[in-house]
Amino acid sequence: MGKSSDSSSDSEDDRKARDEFAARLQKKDKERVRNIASTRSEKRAYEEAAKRLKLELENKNRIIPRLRVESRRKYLEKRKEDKVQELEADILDDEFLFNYEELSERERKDLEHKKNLLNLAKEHEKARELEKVQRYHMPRDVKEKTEQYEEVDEREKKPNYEQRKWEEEQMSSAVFRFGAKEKEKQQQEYDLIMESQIEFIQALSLPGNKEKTEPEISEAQRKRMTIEETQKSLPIYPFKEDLINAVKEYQILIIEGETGSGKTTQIPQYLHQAGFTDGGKKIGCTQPRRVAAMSVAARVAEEMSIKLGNEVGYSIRFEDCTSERTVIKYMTDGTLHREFLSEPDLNSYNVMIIDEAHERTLHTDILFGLVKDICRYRVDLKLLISSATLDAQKFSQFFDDAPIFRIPGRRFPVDIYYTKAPEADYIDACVVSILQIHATQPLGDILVFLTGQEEIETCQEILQDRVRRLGSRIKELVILPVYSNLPSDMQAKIFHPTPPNARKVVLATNIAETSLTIDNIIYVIDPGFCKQNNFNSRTGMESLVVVPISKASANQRAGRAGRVAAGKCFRLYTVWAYKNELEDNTVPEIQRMNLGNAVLMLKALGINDLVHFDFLDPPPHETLVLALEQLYALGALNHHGELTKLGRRMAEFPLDPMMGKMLLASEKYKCSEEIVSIAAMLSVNSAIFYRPKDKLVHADTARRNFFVVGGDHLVLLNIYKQWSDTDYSTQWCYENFLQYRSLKRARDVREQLVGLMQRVEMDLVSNPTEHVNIRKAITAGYFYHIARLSKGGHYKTVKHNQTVMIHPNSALFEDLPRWVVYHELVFTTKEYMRQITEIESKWLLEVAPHYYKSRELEDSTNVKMPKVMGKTKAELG
DNA sequence: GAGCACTGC
Repeated sequence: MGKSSDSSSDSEDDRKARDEFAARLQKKDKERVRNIASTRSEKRAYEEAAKRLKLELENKNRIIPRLRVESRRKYLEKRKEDKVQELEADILDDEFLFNYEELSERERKDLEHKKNLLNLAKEHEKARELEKVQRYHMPRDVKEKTEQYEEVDEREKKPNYEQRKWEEEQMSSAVFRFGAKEKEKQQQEYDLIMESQIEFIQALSLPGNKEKTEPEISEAQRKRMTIEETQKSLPIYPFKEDLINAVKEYQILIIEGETGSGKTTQIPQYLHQAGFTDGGKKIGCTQPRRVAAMSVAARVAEEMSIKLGNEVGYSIRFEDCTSERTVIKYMTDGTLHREFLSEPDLNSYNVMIIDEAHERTLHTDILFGLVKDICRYRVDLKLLISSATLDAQKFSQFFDDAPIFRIPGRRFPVDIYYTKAPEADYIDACVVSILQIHATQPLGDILVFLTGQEEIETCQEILQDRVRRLGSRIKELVILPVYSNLPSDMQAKIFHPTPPNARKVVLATNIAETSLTIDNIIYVIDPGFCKQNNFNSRTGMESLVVVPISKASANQRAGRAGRVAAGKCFRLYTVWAYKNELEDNTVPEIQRMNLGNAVLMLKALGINDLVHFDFLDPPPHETLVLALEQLYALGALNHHGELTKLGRRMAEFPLDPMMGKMLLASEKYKCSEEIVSIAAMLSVNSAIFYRPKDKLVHADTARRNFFVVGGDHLVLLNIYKQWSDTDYSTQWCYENFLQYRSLKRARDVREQLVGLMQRVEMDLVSNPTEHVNIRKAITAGYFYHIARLSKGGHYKTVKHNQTVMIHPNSALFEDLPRWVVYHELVFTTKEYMRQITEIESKWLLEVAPHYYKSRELEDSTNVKMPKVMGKTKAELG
């Protein structure tokens, strides 16, 4: 960068260079021939859709067996080990179930003890029935479907209630404890599923508009229906004319539609038929997720009997499946966000539909402000915002009191049950509830919402153990985990049909809340928690913490039980907690994320006054200030707060500004090939290593084998290089406990970045052995993220003088170099730096002379520090 | 000596 451009003639020059650069980009865009949908991209679309997977498409049954074969081949090696364990488990089961006489003395005693306990439990239950105390409130059909709280517990009004309650508690605490510390007792109590029940009460039901008795149209029947018949059966169909008229009359319309109304597939078709695409202008429809954009586009193309990518297409990152003929275009919200850079007035669109607006992703939130602004001077542009019921009013207010158009949805009613008392240990409560449902309720699959991989694995272990002990006394229970980091072929298992007379339990993270839909779920268990990422703009630190979910989220989860038939949702918290402790809505992303890239993008769109930008919910002031401050330090903004040419180039990359700067700086250090690999790997960072709980040691050894001198960035580069040397082998990934899906993604990101580098007129140069230059280029982007070693082996950040530690997974964990550059700060159990690389302090003066003065970098610790510290192992030899 | 929810460009 050299000297900062402070004089006005300098910034004048830069402004000119920036505008010329922008003009060149625009010219390139115009010249670019629109991608005609190629068979290759279509194929990739289906592959992706199939992998993640998406039952909406009928080819589900065709793809799953293929996936199964693939997965079997891939996992053959790994499964050898598993098989042995499975066999052991089988033997154990057999002994337990059939060979009582061969059991050892201790085992026989144990078994007798268990039988005794079971008898006691049964008698106990009988006694309670005599007492007419219903401990387990069995669900009954509820006639009224209003959202009214029902006072269920009449017992409280009876005399001696307190006394009775005390007795009850004494009785139950004698037989079961959640999370009991005493191992022995736990062992004895293991088998008491009939005893250790959780008491649920029904307080409210999610109304459906399908009768419980109404037979669901079977898949086969649906296939026999013509497309036209299917379209006419959708709840939106009777509103077709009204909707078209409303769109003609009003510029902005809020569509309040529940799931299953058909709005996403039908509205664009209606508007197309009504002439809104005349003159070759498009109808755009955004979705928060890639798979949704692809599968909806495919469905609409099918309904219109045309080839996907012609009149109907979709555009998502890495894949543009549209052509000049495309008039209905589905896309992700982020794609539209990017499109603003090359077409700030959305000139090629007549209609823009923002679907699933209630999800409030970062991109939709920014889009709201942008499209609202455009509507003021493009009076011919029609805008439709589609949202769930609760938020429609809020959206209407934001869009100058736009009228709300209501479309009913279609789903089955879901009865909701709450626990009578709070549950201390919700994992254990989940296990008990699952077994309770399994033992007492009609067949139908169960979906359980947990917060993360570790919790899912723990729950799975406990459940499997219990089921094994129960043996043939209960029906078969198929236990399946699903979370986003689980390899795709293992994810696909949740879509396999449940064997006859068995029940499937899916232990899922939030992934099952919106991203994937599992058929035949009748029961939902909701402990009421999720993991949420928060960004603290004061410290620049992210934290991933378990928090209670919102009411909206709880209802979304409950709704998962009512897709194919009337369902039941068991909430592991009390009615009181639901009413008083849960927020109405989840805090929108825009208020809890780092906005560096978003701010850069808005600046590039010419929006200079961000503080007064029309946000639906404004982000914290400090977050905006931090983002602006950083952009200024990076040289993306000049001291007037205007975008520089460097900033304009950075905005072209879908990356955090620091990473964008690193990429652009790599040109100077002649290592752009290496840096682009590192950038690609960093952007999929978290999910590269696969660490299953039962093979932690193997996985960690494999990880250590990639360590190189210098730091984690070079480790990532090393992995990427080795992988590309194997010609991007999947087998190699499995052997090294790496997630193929993540590396493949890194490859896609890299390809895209390389394309963009050429677009911003960068040269691609490689210098694989010059590690110092690579580390300097990293520092040139991340000089904001520097920490120095202080006494006691911990680090202080240079910017905030904050105490931080090297993450134990880092290659430098045992080295403690004096100066490090880190990729990010994360608070988990402590304040950790993740992805760090050793640097020399004098580099800072070279890469950011405007930011660092040599005085700041004087190494006062030099003298006092013991010699061993502050040196890498490599230096010590 | 920790432990990564979920999306998206």
